[in-house]
Amino acid sequence: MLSYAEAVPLSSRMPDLSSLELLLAVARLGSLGRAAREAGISQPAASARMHTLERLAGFPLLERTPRGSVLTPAGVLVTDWARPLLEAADELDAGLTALREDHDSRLRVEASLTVAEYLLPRWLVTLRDARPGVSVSLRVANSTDVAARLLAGEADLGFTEGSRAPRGLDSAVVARDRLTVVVAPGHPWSRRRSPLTAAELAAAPLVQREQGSGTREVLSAALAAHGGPAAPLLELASTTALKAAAVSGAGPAVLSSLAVADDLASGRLVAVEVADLTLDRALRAVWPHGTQPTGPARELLTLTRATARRTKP
Amino acid sequence: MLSYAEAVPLSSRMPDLSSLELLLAVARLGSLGRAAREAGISQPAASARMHTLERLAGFPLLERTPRGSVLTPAGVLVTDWARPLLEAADELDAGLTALREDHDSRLRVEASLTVAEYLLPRWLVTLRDARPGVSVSLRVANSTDVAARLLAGEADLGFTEGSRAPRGLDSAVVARDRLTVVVAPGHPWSRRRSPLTAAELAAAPLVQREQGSGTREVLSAALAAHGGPAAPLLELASTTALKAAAVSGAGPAVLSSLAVADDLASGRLVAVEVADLTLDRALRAVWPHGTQPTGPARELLTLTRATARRTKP
DNA sequence: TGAGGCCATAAGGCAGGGTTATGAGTGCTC
DNA sequence: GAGCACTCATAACCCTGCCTTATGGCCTCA
Repeated sequence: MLSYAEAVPLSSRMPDLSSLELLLAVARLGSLGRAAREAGISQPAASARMHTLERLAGFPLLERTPRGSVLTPAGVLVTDWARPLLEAADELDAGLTALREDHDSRLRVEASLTVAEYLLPRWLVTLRDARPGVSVSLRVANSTDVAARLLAGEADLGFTEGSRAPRGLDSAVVARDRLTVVVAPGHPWSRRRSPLTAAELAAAPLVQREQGSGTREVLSAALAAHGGPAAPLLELASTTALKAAAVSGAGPAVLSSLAVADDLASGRLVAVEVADLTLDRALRAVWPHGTQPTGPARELLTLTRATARRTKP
Repeated sequence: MLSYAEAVPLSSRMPDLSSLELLLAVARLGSLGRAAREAGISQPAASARMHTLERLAGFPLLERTPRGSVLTPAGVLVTDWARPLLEAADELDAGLTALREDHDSRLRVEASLTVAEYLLPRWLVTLRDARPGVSVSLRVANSTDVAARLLAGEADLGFTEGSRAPRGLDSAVVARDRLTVVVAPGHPWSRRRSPLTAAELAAAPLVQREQGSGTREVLSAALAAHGGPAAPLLELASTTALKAAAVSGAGPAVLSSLAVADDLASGRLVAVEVADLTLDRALRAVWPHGTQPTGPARELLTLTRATARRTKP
């Protein structure tokens, strides 16, 4: 069974995002009334929402006193679980907003798919917090297009992947992405004490992307030096499908480290070291040669540095 | 401004979780009708939901043909952003369910706060996927209570933190937690090339938990050997408040690595290495001495191993 | 003892989302 | 080429849920 397939719809017993948001506000402000005011609803509405939330949870989340409301221990746990949820929602929202913005917005960003998918949402949230007035637009494009639009003045900042910046652009590395071999926790490779050799990897049938996919090309080129790659075990059309197949034990897959970070953290997938093969590529911010990004573009560039610093070691 | 404070309520422009779930179902199954059937609603309802979702996004997410519906490129991006959101929701749901369960459920887990908060939700999701029939109950307790309840037969599996297992229990290390020094990205310590020394840390005023908190005790004891700790910069009552203060630049804080993992990944906080001080503690699964966990408890124990394997290096 | 904070309850209105019934378009099959 | 099976959209209707305002009880503090 695939981990991503939601067999049981969680919707029915899942609290509303806004209710969770309200719960956090109550926790932060110490009273239903204040939280209601902040949320722009009436106090009875907030009271009712918290009641339905508690009915849904099955246990009290708030201790109500005539001087305010504080979280119960269980309530604390729930808020701590709710926080990542709301953060993810915030990232989705920031992404949606950027995707929706008209192309005359103040900061026009062009990004490769990987950057747009895994890195930008968080940056956009931070940027929005820091500069609420700036409206950002986001277009997904390949390196060539990014370069063209930057040089034509149709974009303010770009993000590309590849070992060097496109011609005519200056760049700064903001993250590194590495092709990583992953298997399900049960797989023999997950129990290896010694790293895999490139030759072993080249000889092993893998769950692959379809012909013509960028990462597949890169991988094939690298494995060619070691007599590979073997005929694919399975060919799938998306990173998501690939991950799901690997999780369900279909076989080893090779995926961007950014794409599998969550799955590694949760233990759904296990990374397998490869001794003599590193498929590293730099993700870089780019802008027209000889210029310096200014204003919001400069701001965003600075933001990315915080991540870059952490990602390097 | 604190990163967690939701200044602007996102609720208004945030799609419903169930709509996102439905979007994923459409993507997976290739048609509105099939997705509707899976979700247990009528086809027109699904159609309407997708339309409101698209109206909310501001751009089309699906390409509808007489033979089915496929995601647009923007739709793919949205589903990829929605997936972590739904995963977080799933974890919250699993946590709620476990917290709600009666105490005569099949698998009774007792866990320390750290494990319950940061590790258990994901394990519970995986366990539920693997063994949908098992109902789990969760109680948060300290080591002594966990031991007592296990030995009294009132719990099936426990999780404690500390350098050794409580008396009378066998144990397996499932994760390690480390007290980590964190600062906001702008802080001078974030730009250091050499690790901090324990003496420097001991001399520095920190954002601290209130007196009597477990982690504060541990930290104080460790820094005492180096002439510290200095008088706190600020005293706060919860991990969350501590993190928010550190993010907003109030000063350095020392926090569980599990608590700050997300913030480090997103670049909101930066970890500062300390040369001659490691505050490592093992998080362990525990059960009565001489016995072997069986049934669902054994299952859960196995699950935790997948994480442990990854966490070790 | 009154003022002002807290929260809960009650009554009424609006709206979003659900349903069924139906229609239009495409492609497969006989 | 006619029928069928499948896609999705529209229309009419209903109902549940959530919001609002108005009110009341409780506690604390000046």
